[in-house]
Amino acid sequence: MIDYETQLNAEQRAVVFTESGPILVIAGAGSGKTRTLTYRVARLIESGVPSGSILLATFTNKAARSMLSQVENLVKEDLGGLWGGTFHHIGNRILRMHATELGYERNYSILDEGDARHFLNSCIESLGYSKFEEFPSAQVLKDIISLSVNTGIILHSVVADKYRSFLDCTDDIYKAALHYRVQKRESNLMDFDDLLCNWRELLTTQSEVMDQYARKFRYILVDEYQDTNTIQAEIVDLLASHYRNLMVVGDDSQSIYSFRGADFRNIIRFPEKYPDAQIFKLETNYRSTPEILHLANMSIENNKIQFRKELRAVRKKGARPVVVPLRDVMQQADFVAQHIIELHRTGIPLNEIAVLYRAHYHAMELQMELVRRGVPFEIRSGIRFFEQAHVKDVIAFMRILANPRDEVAWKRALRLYPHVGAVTAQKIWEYISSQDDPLAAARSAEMASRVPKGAQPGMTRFSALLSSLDTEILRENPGELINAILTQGYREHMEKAFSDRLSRVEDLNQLAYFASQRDSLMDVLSELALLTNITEETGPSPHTVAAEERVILSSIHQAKGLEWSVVFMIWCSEGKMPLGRALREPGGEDEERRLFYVATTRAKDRLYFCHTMWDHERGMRTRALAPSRFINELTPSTLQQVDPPFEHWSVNES
DNA sequence: CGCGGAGACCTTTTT
DNA sequence: GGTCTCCGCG
Repeated sequence: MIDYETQLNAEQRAVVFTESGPILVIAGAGSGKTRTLTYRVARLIESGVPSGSILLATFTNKAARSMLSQVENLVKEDLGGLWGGTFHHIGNRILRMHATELGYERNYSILDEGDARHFLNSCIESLGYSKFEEFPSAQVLKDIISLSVNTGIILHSVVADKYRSFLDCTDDIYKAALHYRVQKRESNLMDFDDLLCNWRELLTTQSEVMDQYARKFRYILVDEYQDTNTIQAEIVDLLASHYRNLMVVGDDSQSIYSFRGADFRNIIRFPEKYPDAQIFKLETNYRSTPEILHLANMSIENNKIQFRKELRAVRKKGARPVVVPLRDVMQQADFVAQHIIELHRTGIPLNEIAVLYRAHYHAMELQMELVRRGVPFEIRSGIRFFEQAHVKDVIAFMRILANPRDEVAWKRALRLYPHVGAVTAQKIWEYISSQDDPLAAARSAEMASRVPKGAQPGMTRFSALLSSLDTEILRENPGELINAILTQGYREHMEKAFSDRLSRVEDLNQLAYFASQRDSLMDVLSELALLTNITEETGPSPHTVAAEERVILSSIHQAKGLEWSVVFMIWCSEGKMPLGRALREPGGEDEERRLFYVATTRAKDRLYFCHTMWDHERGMRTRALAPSRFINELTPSTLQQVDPPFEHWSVNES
């Protein structure tokens, strides 16, 4: 039996025990939103609702995973049937079963951001638009298309509103977008947006499918609802249309995904859409000390458009948040590393300490310093594991086997061989894709004979490799498949191609281990595409320290929904936080302030704002940096200011 | 047509 | 630091 009485307060229990109908929970930071949600799921299961008829959605992998494990801890049984995860995960799971209804095949590949950009680029080239000087780059074009898709605003308006300089070629942009769409279908490819877009299309055009899922999900729960974009909100409405047992939880002050089309008006309009919705407010903050909470409240006050919420602290008095002025990056890294060590010595576990920052590259120097001092850390950002060249190379071979129409994968794999460049790869692709069975065509000797002399030996090896990989046994053992790719050529290729071969081999061993844990090639590929970091799923590898003994380095975005005893916020300087680039967007300052709010409310006990006085960015001359406006706009008495010299400042003084 | 080197350029946040 | 582009050589 789950102990709802002592684990939840009255407000939370009211939510958990609401029988049916739409529910809106407006809840501040640290008020136990996710906790309430997980308890409700546990209670539903406890009261006999089959886990297979519950849908639980969030936005980041991290949050989804922590939520699911909380539910598992509560009900202490296998949740195999429960549909939980990010919207993209759930969409993919459903689309795999119904792809044919949309003109796709079940084994479609998923393009990551880089792949999508390259593919879009080749679409632009084939239309001849790349020659136009004023035509947007593939990168910009992808942004335009994504924004249009995710907000539901028509392409023409997106260009007119946000990309005015490309207004003259709006028609060509539209044609390119259409061509991209057609080409993806042709190659059986979906990008991230398609997982949502096609999911919605499936529900709106296939009434039997729609019916099937609307009747399947008796309870639908969405966390961080303020981050939903138009498509996601529509999907949720469609799925909840039969039972109307939809519960959404959110906080408009924490809306930080507008760049992806998130629109917190979704949460505001929820009562209009569902007039019978029961509305709950959770306004007690259990997480932070009053000092931290007061500071966060004071900061978010500066945002004009928001719902007033009165967050009450229940925790006892603690330390005031500290502002630490530092000379430069190096000193900042030094300070943070030193303090982590000291805090650890006072008994705070490393996994209760987090360093948060606005952009991944902000953490570079700190990473090096932590390595130097031997402080174990877990980084949830930086270069994404699966987007590194060697990982993508190996994945390309797997994708070919899973989806032989995958143009992107074929071209990547082909170009790994000597004397095969863009032109030859294109010719080979044209040949094999014109055959009934591209994989068989590539396996036959015919392919090598169609290629310039210099490239022939390589293509012969490629055919042989494909033949040996294309077996039932390897298809069912993805781990073995990767090993086969490594031993039959890729290891050799790495010798020549990379100077830092060793760490890359280690990466691929990890990848093989990851793959060996699943039993189908398509599962592996789906997860690889939707996951950003391998440590999330594999857990600690034998060579690294246990997860409990690592400091967390994270972007603020990925920190959402999580909490730590001590939080260091680095680079609290104008231009870095708020980020200069983001300020230029409409509504940028408010969104940056919400980020600041999210970051500060992650801290339970101690909070440090670090800012540096000097910035020496690569190549540029050293310039002075002001402290972040988000610090300056606070009442000084809420903060503890540390004065230079910084060298002798120790944690014991606070 | 492929390849390697040199230099410019740009770097937000997530799936 | 990483990616993209341009150029000259084989």
